[in-house]
Amino acid sequence: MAVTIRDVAREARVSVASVSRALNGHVNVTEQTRARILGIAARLRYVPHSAARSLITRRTQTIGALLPELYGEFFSELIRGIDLAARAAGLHLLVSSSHGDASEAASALRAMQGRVDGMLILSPHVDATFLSTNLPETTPAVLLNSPIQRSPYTVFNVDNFGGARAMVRHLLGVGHREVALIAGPADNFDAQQRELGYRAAMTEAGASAPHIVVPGDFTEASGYRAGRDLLARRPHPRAVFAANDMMAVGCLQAFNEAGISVPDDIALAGFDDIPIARYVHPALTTVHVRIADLGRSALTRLVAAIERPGAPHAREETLDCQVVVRASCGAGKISATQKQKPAVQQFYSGGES
Amino acid sequence: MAVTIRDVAREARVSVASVSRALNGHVNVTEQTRARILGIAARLRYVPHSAARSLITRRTQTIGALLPELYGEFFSELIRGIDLAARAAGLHLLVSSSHGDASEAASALRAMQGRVDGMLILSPHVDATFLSTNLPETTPAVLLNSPIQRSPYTVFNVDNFGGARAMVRHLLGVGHREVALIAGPADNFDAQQRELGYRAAMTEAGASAPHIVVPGDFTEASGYRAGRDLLARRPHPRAVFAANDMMAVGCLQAFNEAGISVPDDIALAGFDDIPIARYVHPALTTVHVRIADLGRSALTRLVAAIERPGAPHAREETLDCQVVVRASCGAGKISATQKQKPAVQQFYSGGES
DNA sequence: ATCCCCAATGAAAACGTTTACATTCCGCCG
DNA sequence: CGGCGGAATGTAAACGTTTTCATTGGGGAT
Repeated sequence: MAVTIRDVAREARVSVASVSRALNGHVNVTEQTRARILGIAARLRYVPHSAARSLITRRTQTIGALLPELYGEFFSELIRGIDLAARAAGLHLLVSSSHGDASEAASALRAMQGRVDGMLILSPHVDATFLSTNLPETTPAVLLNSPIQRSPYTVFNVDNFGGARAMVRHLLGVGHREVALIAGPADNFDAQQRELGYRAAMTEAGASAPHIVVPGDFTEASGYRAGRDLLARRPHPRAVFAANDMMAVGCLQAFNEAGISVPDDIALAGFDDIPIARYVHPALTTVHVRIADLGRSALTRLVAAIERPGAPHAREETLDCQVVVRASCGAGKISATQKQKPAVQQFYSGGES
Repeated sequence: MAVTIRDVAREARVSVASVSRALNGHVNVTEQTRARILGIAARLRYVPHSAARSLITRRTQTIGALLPELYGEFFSELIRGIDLAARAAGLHLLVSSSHGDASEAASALRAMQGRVDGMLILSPHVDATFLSTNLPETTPAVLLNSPIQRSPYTVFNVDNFGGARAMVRHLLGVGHREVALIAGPADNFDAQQRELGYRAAMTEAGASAPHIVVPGDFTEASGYRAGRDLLARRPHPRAVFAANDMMAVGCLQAFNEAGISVPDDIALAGFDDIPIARYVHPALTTVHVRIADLGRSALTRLVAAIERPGAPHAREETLDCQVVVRASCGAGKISATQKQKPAVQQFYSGGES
């Protein structure tokens, strides 16, 4: 830390201005002196003081990511995608978690203020008024999986609606009449969209397909309870679509305990394609979301917003997802039109939203 | 961003010094003026410019974490633990991944220089010379899972040796004679320690327990290959300890395909206790590591090093781990001394290293 | 030879804080 | 009534850069 630009300048017998120019690749500096300066800087292990630099450039070369949590498959993948793109753009990544608390999200947002050039925000507690009170107009930001409409910020959403609809269409397509939904938390935007997708597909199918919805909260335990609820119905539905994979796993457990065979007695499908989905028995048919891509595109979009502040931009972008057919939905057994080895994954496009 | 400490000072009709003192909770300022200043600062939405502040205080209120990757169960959990502790200490978290490349790790380390008050480093490419060339002496740092001895930095390690030894002891204890090891990458410190733990336990058991080691690289595919290798041996071993869970899962797949039943024909155990371990069939006996705790303690330790620079400190700390008995090792069937319902997890202490 | 122009370099201001030091003010004691 | 001490407040330097503007110097055109 002790070595500053002055030390380099003194050693190289030039002014600090020249050192700065040489280091930042400006044009008006002789190739010879530039080389000398660079050599000396390297020898002295000179590292520019980033605070001093950002003080004057008003750039921190850092972007902030505010997420509800930092662990779990989803966020882990998301961070990976963000990191990839950030690294490619030469930016640092400051992460923060809001831990489900709105006030904590606010303080996190405030604390990041001025430390970052832009923000990636994913939080269920973030709505329009929250943003306008806690985020200065001037801070570039991109919202992820947010229900917010017509905000000054770009919104990136996963096509939960289209993915759910495609999955239910698939279940109906392979011959199931009644498809039940294990819903997610009522206040969760993703869950709402998935339920709407379910209802859209069921309504398409007409009167022969009654809507059956049991509550859940995205946890494995709630999926287990929902599975038992469904079995208690006489007759029980022949196909179940859980709004996420963890609930599907819990539901599967309930079915196993009751001696109900999946997919022979009941078809089962989830949403998210978490790694576990491949390893449960039978392997879970689910909707795959390219989460890392979501993070990467969002960051790329943010960088664009930072570099061209006033530029017009798309308000909302949607990332499609794919139905992944595995054993749990019984597609291979019911529909003879689909010939495939069980191990091979089959992809459907999620369709437009 | 436009509003600075001068604006607040002007509005409050005091000097910038007083504003600074009021905001930072210094003593020599009247309660009355402090209240007035705080009120005006809040009304103006004043946020101190962190770069300007760090320029003079030489503190960034940020700690950096350098990891090989940002995704996967392990790192996700680790980051969670770090974040928890950082948040408690009022510190920001800057993350970076070295992506398996030593030169990239170096540049990441350099780039974090001056942006952070201290560093958490976990990288297989980091050795003593690497550190001394890329990390200034003055930067507080804590190393995770590092083989480095006698460095100026504190090292936090998982007790891989003790955990592996405890697991092999368990396998031997429930009646298996021959326990084979599927080893991890030869250049990986964790893998080395686990192999040493395996050998220690086998040697304890005496001549009747021959060491059987097949190579692997921590991937599921390598576990699959190792499983086939093991089955090709006549007679094949009756118990297999994979150096991590992903290899155990691959191995299990190989056994399933060959029609070999786990645990009836072969007992199987892993290491790490990743979430999937609970969901494969049969559920995997493995060694549980409290990863989040590792991150939390490491960060707490780092904070201590930052706050009291010259203070003496422990050079090395070890986090113990626990054997988690599930169905795959057949403990319940072989040893009548252990009575337990399969669903209940049983914990053993990993023992001292 | 003189002048001019342009490239290379240097001097110094500016960024927004914190803090050491100076100043003011007030009450109290001699 | 004068001086003194201490608390409250103000002034200005310092942190390490970048960047604007000024200066220097050399070469080509006149």
